[in-house]
Amino acid sequence: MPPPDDRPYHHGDLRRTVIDTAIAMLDERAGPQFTLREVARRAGVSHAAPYKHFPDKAALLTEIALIGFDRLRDALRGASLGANADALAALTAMGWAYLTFGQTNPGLYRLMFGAELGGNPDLHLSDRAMGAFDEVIAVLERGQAEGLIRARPVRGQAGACWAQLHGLTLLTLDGLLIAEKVGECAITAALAVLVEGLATREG
Amino acid sequence: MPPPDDRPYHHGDLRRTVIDTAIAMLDERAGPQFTLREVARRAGVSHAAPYKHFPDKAALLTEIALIGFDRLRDALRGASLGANADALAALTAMGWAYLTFGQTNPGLYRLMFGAELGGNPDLHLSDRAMGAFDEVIAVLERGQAEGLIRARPVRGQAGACWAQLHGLTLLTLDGLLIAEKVGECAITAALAVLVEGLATREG
DNA sequence: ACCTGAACACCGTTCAAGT
DNA sequence: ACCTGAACACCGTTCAAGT
Repeated sequence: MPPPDDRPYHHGDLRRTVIDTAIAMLDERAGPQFTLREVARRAGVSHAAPYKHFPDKAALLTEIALIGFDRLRDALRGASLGANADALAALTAMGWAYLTFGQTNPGLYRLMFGAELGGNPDLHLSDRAMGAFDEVIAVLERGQAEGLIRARPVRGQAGACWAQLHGLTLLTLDGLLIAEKVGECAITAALAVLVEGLATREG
Repeated sequence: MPPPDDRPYHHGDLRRTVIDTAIAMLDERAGPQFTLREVARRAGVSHAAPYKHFPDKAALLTEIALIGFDRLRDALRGASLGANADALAALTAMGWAYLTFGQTNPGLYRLMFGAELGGNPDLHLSDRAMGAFDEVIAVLERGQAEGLIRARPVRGQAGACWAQLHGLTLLTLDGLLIAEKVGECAITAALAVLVEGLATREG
């Protein structure tokens, strides 16, 4: 839809429009490369207008990444609640939800963990970013209480889950887990190894 | 050291100098962002000179990433040969060698798997990129023959190893696996989960 | 055969000026 | 309070011209 010629001088909600446009461009290109000037062009404002709402491009990227972590936490929480089975089944459901999130939002996912914002403590150590991590911890604690998951420090186990899911997501996005090199369904196999490493031997 | 004033008009080995300079800049910044013009500046040539050796920046990045995969394969092979113990010990040694490679070459590692070259079949599906993967497969096959690793399709197990190591490497580079959030030593814990998921129950 | 310098079309960012 | 347009210092890439 072309922008109307009677566009007012004041946009009204440019901050939200910039964020939404940038996220859309992110997943169009499946990578964290987009141009602030093109965002402004699509929003129908001058290339300088976004600077009234964000101090610079890095601030916009950080804001978007935090929104991504919110969405990831919601996806994991939904999968955890939807699976009213034992903790191991819930953990598997969360694993698939995590992978689906990455496949559905490739550019957003790469931005959340990419070098552009890597090591930024305001992002990765924020409560919003850790929210997704806490969902995994909660299910692992439940599994230990149920006797389905080995009695080990949950944070170490959560780290293993996160690393496995993060690696699987990125290798899939890179096209590295194709069937002919890695087996029939590499993702299923990898999740099985993870679950067997967490489950009690008598489980 | 300043460039000598008697620098000849013809550089001599500009192709190799460009690659080496770019790799050095990559790991200085711990990210895959560097400028072709700055590479040329450091090499003491005009900004157009590199175009006589690489068609564009993407070709240089691909070349560098392939060199990175060569080095990663060498590191894994060295760890595998150095550990003349059982296959599980060799696998753990390879895991630590993988993580060390990422910590030592953060920018190079991110380039090898980053969005800049993501999904490029000439890179990730090349024999050079798959060489590192084959080292893991060899050790897993040995472990199955020794009865230390569960009899499952090795390619699925190798995918699980790779995903776990890739995820651990990147989360560590992002500063996400710090002790206070994730436990005393998240890496040790994650590798333990991986090994327990691969090892035979009677092992 | 290899390199330079000017040129082109971009980009992020700033700032005086407009509404 | 919010937005524009010109400006600045960059970048990747091209190409005629130099050695």
